[in-house]
Amino acid sequence: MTMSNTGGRRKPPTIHDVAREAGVSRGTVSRVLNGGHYVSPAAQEAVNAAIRRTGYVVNRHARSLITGRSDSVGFLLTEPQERFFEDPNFNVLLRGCTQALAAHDVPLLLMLAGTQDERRRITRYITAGHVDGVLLVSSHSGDPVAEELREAGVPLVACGKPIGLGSKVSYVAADDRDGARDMVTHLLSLGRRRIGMVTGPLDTPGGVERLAGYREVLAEAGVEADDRLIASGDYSRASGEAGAEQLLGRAPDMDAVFVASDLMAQGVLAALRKAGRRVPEDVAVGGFDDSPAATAATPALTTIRQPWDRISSEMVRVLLAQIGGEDPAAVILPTELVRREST
Amino acid sequence: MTMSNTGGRRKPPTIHDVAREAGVSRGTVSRVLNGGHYVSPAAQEAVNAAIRRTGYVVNRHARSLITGRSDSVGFLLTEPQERFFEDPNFNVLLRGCTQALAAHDVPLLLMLAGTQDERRRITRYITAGHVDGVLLVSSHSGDPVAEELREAGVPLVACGKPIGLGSKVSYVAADDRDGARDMVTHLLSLGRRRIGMVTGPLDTPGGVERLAGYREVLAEAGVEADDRLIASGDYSRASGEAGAEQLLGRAPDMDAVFVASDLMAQGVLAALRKAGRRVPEDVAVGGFDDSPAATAATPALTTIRQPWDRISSEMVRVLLAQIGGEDPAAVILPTELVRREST
DNA sequence: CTGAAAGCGCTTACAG
DNA sequence: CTGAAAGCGCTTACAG
Repeated sequence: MTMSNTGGRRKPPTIHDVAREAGVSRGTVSRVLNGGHYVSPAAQEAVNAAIRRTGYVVNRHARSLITGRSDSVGFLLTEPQERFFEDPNFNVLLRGCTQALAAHDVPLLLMLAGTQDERRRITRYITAGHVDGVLLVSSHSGDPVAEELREAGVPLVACGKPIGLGSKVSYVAADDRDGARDMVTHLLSLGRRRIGMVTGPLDTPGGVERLAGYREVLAEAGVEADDRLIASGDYSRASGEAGAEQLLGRAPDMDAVFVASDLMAQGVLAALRKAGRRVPEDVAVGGFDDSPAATAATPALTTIRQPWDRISSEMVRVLLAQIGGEDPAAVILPTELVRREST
Repeated sequence: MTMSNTGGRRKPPTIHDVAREAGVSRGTVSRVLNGGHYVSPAAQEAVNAAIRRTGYVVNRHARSLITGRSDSVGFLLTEPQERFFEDPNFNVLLRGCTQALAAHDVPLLLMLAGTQDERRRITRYITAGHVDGVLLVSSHSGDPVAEELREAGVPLVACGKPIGLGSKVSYVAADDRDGARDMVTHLLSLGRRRIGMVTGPLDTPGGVERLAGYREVLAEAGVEADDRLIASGDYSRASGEAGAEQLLGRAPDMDAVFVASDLMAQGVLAALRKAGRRVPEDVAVGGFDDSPAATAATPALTTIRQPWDRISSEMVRVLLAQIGGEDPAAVILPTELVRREST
């Protein structure tokens, strides 16, 4: 008897119910479920009809128990909590990954590991096989989690190149250096010569690479290097404001700033406003990310667009491939200069 | 032989390995795992030692298969994607829920259902028993997901009162009306009498309640109601800016504005700046949320603090209680006025 | 192409 | 308090 699942929590139909309904064995139902190989068209059809009638949905626990896979993936954030809030990129990334995984019918488990204790607990959970792989968001160097997971043989894809792990770990990253080069080249093309920079944290690859791109272009253009034009930040708005104040103090003739994130650039704009400098007339300001902060800023920020939608979909693609047995891979995606009002 | 789990993905130890190592039956190991009732201290001790030596971690799939519970919880977001990005409250909530669940060793599955198709797919996934309960973030009315899940008997806790579902569904909310009352009372106490409001979306309980609080206090104070002083927004920064422009056009003598979210209040500040009004001298501005936007704004916003940390922990508490068999419950949490520079 | 059977790792009455 | 046994829902060689 077919029974629709209305009201209450009655026992959901099993493969056994489907088999009875379709007049075949449970093995045949399972074969249909797993790709339909070695199944006659007639049986195939009968099973599909039975699935529809019974409203059958596979019990993933039973499946996982036997396959040894969980058919789920972890999204692991090892940043201290504040960055998660303040940085809009995390949101975009998280959403992109969730959607890309949903397209493969793979649930995402969100894992936060800000403290030592949490890291230990979560590492055990992961290595016990509760997820098939991990999307890792933590660009800081010296993160022990990445190394532990790699050693345990857990498929892993990092967002941004993990410092110190070389190419043993898969990662997907925007071309930070090239993006920085584009921005500084743009500032030079506007006739600016005293170009400052507020860097990101220099224990992250993004921080290091953007600074490297800045230095390269200036050197190639024959512009004199001047360390007074470089201040370091941590991607937070407040650090951008502090950095700009430093730069203004040390190099009052600064006529442009390349800021390693849009959020920091908001802080830079605030500092310039307080100092009475007009943007872009007195000082041109270039950001990085093309986050919501870029358009929310006054004036709207010229910035380097990070392809977050592609970053997330590539992370998922590489992870699923690796779960499927492929070797680790690195993917570098191009950035794009977006011109607005601040330059 | 004890074998540590170094390198590679060797087969993890099972309850059987632990039993052998401890010299007891598998049933006894299971009893220790599940609370240690009906187990002698000696056996208890032997099993715990064996678990430590073998590095055993329970296989949740096997457990779930037999218990019928998944020991996991879904965090379901049915907002269209944009709000997820722009609204910092979502982050705080998501993080709070993840942490509160982690304390109970319950993994969180992140689910996004912005489109009709996604909603259907996810509803099936949930009703098939893949999660034990759902934390629902979707304050818009007419959300069919909440109703469907309720009908299917899935334990459910909403963030904010779900319009139309009455008290059949558990929810946790800040006291929006009372918060609005506090803010408007504060503005009155400063001597302001032409107090405008930019509302939230009026198909959400938060939007409706904050407006109601505003109206109540003005009526109680004997201040004449004036619909020209009310503009509606959708919690976005842009809608705040547009709302303020409307208000300034219709009621140029406005001397204060209560804005239903900090993000909108940022837009209001921008509009006032453009119009040449000083804040708070000419126009006092009060926000709602105490999100990062409140301190990032210039001047920093006086606002109503929503207790997001408590909201998330209460949502988790109520959901776990409901999964444990308790009846639905509504929890209303108090807000707090935070005075800064904008009033 | 298909069915019968074994088994994944665990929990839970059931006897003792 | 403890062990032997059944069974959760599924997949996968194994015969046919």
